[in-house]
Amino acid sequence: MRGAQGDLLRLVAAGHAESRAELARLSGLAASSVSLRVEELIGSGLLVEEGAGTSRGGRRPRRLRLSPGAGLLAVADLGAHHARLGLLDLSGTPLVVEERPCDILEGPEATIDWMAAAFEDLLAAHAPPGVPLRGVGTGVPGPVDPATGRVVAPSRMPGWNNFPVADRLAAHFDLPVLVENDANLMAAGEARAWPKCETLMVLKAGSGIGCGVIVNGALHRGRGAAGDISHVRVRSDSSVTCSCGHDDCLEAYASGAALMSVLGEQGIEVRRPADVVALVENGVPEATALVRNAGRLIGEVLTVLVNFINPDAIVVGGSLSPAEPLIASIRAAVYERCLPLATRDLEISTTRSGPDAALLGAGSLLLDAVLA
Amino acid sequence: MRGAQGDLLRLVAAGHAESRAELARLSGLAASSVSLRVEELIGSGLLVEEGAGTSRGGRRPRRLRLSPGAGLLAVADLGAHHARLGLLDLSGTPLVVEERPCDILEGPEATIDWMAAAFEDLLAAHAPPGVPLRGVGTGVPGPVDPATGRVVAPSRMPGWNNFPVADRLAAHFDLPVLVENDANLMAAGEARAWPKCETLMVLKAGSGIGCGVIVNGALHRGRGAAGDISHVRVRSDSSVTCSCGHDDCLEAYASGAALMSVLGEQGIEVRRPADVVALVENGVPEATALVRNAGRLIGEVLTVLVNFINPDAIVVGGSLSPAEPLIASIRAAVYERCLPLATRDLEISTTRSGPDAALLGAGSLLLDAVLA
DNA sequence: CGGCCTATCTTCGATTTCGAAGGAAGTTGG
DNA sequence: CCAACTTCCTTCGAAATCGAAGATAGGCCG
Repeated sequence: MRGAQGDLLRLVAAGHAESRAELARLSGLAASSVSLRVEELIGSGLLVEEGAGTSRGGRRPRRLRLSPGAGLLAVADLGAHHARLGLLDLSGTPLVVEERPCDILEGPEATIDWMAAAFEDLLAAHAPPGVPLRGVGTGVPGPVDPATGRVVAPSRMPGWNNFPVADRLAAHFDLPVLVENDANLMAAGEARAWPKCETLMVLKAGSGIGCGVIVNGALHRGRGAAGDISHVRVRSDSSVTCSCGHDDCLEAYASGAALMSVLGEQGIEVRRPADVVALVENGVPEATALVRNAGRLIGEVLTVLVNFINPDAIVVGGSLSPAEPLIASIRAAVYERCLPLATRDLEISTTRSGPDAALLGAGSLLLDAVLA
Repeated sequence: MRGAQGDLLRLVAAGHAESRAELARLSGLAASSVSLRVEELIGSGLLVEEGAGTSRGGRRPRRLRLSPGAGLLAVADLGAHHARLGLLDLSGTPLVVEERPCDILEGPEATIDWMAAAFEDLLAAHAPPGVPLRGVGTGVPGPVDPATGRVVAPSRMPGWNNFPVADRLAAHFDLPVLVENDANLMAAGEARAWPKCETLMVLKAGSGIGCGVIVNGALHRGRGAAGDISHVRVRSDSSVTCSCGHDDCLEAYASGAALMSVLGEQGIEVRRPADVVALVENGVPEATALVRNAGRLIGEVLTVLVNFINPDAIVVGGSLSPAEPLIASIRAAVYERCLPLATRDLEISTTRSGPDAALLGAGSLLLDAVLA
C-alpha cells in the first residue's frame, strides 16, 4: 500500500472523505489523478463504490467505502483483571467485541500469548473467509515507550517493566503491531468522534486516573508518559503517601481505587469502580460526597492544563465517568478558575465513543501503520 | 513563491538544508527535480551558490544560501516601556537590532504607527539598496487570537482589547503580517536553537510570567492563550488577590513585578526586573530569598506540565532569567517531584538565543507566511 | 416542465516529476 | 600514487500528475 495510494485509502478509512471530489480536496491531488487512483483501488478490491451521497448543490457524489474484504484489525484493551478484545474492519467499524477475564499479574509472556490465542479464537469465529488480518494492536495500563513498544516503569503492572510487548506480539503475527498506553488509545478513539476538535484532553477515570492528549489532531506521546496527571500534588488537609513515593498525589485521593478503599473503611463493600457509580446513583451520601470531592480535585488539576493547552474539549471516560457528580464538579472547578479565553467554547462532557473507545483508538492508530 | 519552490527555500532559510542533496533528502523530491528547481531559484536571484561544504565521505556539496538580496523582514518585540526592533534577512540573521523606549499605554493606534515609522527608519538606515521588505511581524505582551491577529483580553495592555493589530500594521505595509504573543515568539526563536527537541517549554520570566509551547516542532497556539501559567493557583500560606480576580495566582507571587513590589515594601528601591537580578548578584539576601521562592513556585507549576507534556527541554528566558537561584530552584522542584520517565534526559537551562529570541522567532514564523 | 446553476467526475494533451545511469569530485586505504 | 568507494550532482527517457475543457447528473426556481 505505497504512499500516495495509501493516503487516499486512509482518508476514506478514517471517514474524512467519501467521494472522489472530497479526496481531491483533502489530498491536494488533482481531481483527475484521484479518479485514476481510485479506479485502481477499486480494481484491486480495496475500495468499493456504494450508492450516491447527498448533493451539495450539484451532481451527487458517488460514495466510496473501504471494501469489507480489504482486511481486519485485531485489537485489545488490557485492564488489570479484564481485557476487551475486538475485530475491526479497516475503517474501524467493529465486527465483534468481547470482554474476557484475564490477569496481567501472570506476567507478560503468559498474558500476551493468551491474547494471541484469543485473537485466533475471534478470527476463527467471526472473520469472513478470505479476509486477511492486517494488523494487531493493544492498549496496556502503563506507560509505553513509543519508539520500542516496551512497557516502561508501570506502577500497576508488576513484572512487566521494560518488557518488549510489541516484539512478543509480532512473534505471533507477522504484521504491523501497535502497543500503546490505554488512556492514549482512548484519546485516539475519542478524537475520531470529535472531528472538529484539534486539541483534546481525554480523561480516563477508572481504578486509576489516566489522560491522553490530542494536539493538532494527533496523539501527543512525549517520552511515553505524556498525559500523566495522577501524580500531581493536590491541595489537601490530610497527608497521604502515594505508591510513587510522594505525598498527596491526585491518584491517592481521586482514583477509583482510592474511593473504594475509603468506602471500604466506612464499611461499605465495593469491588469495582462501577459499584461506586451504582452507589452514587442509589443516592448513598458517602459515595456521592467522595465522588464530588474527587471531581473537584481532578478539576483543579485540569485547571492548570486547560490554561496551558487551551483544548477544544475535555472528554471524560472510564468506568467512573457515568457518575454525574464527577463531571459536574470537574466542570465547576474548570469553569470557575480557568482563564475566560480558555473556557469560552470549551466543552466538557462524557465519552462519545463509549466503552470501546480504546479499541477504536487502536484501530485508528493501527490504520496508519497498515497503510504506511 | 509558490508551494514546492517555497518548500525548498524554506528548508535553506531555516538552516535545515545546505546542499541539493540535503534538500532532496528533506523535501522528499527526487534529486533531479531538486536540481532543476534550485537552478531556477538561483536564476531568479533568490538562492546563491557559495563555496563548498564539508565532505561526508564523498564529493563535497555545493553550499546553497539565501541570497542577501532575497528580501528583508522587519520585526519587533513590544514590551510595556521598550520595544526591540530589528531587520532580518530571510534566513533570520539580524542585520540590525535596536531597543527604543515606547509606551503601549498611548494606545494601539499610536503605538503601531510609531512602530511603522521606526521600521521605515531602520530600513532607510540599514537596508541595502534594492532589497525588498518581504514581511512585518511583532510580538505583544498579551494573548493574540491566531486567526484574526487581534489582541484578546490583555491584562497588561489597557485599551488594546480586541484591537486588530495585524490589520493596522498591514495598512502601513502591504505585506504578510504576523502578530503573536511575546512568549510564543520567544519559544519559536528558541526552537531554532534546539533543533533536536520536538517538544519544548519556553518560560519568559520578566515583569510578567509567560510561557510558549512547542509541540512536535511547531508552536502550539490553542485559542491564543496557550502557554499561560501565570494564573495558576499556588500553594501559599498568605493570600493575595491577583489582577485577574482570583486568589494566589502564580503571577502575584513570582513575577518580576511581584518581586519588585515586595522589595519596595522592604525599602529596597528597584525599577526593572534587571535590578532584581543585580541585587541577587550582589548578594542581597532579601532579593535572593525572594527569587529562590519564585523559582520554587514556578517549578511546582512546571511539575504538573512536565508530567503532562513530557518536553525535551525547558528553556528559561526573560529579564529575570540571569538570576542563578531562579533556575536552580526551578530545577530542584521539577527534578524532585516529576515522574522519572519525564525527567530523564530532560534539560532545564537558560536561553540559547539571548535577548533577541523573540525577534528571531518572529522571523522564523514570518518566513512561513512569506514563502507560503 | 425546462432553463440555469452547481458540483462531480472523466478525457486528453502539456507539464512536472521520477529514477536509473553516469559523470564529477572527494575520501580512504593499501 | 592508484584503485576502490562515497557522496554529490546532472542527463535523459519513462511515468505520473496536472489542469483546462467537457460530459454527467443532480438541485433550484419561475
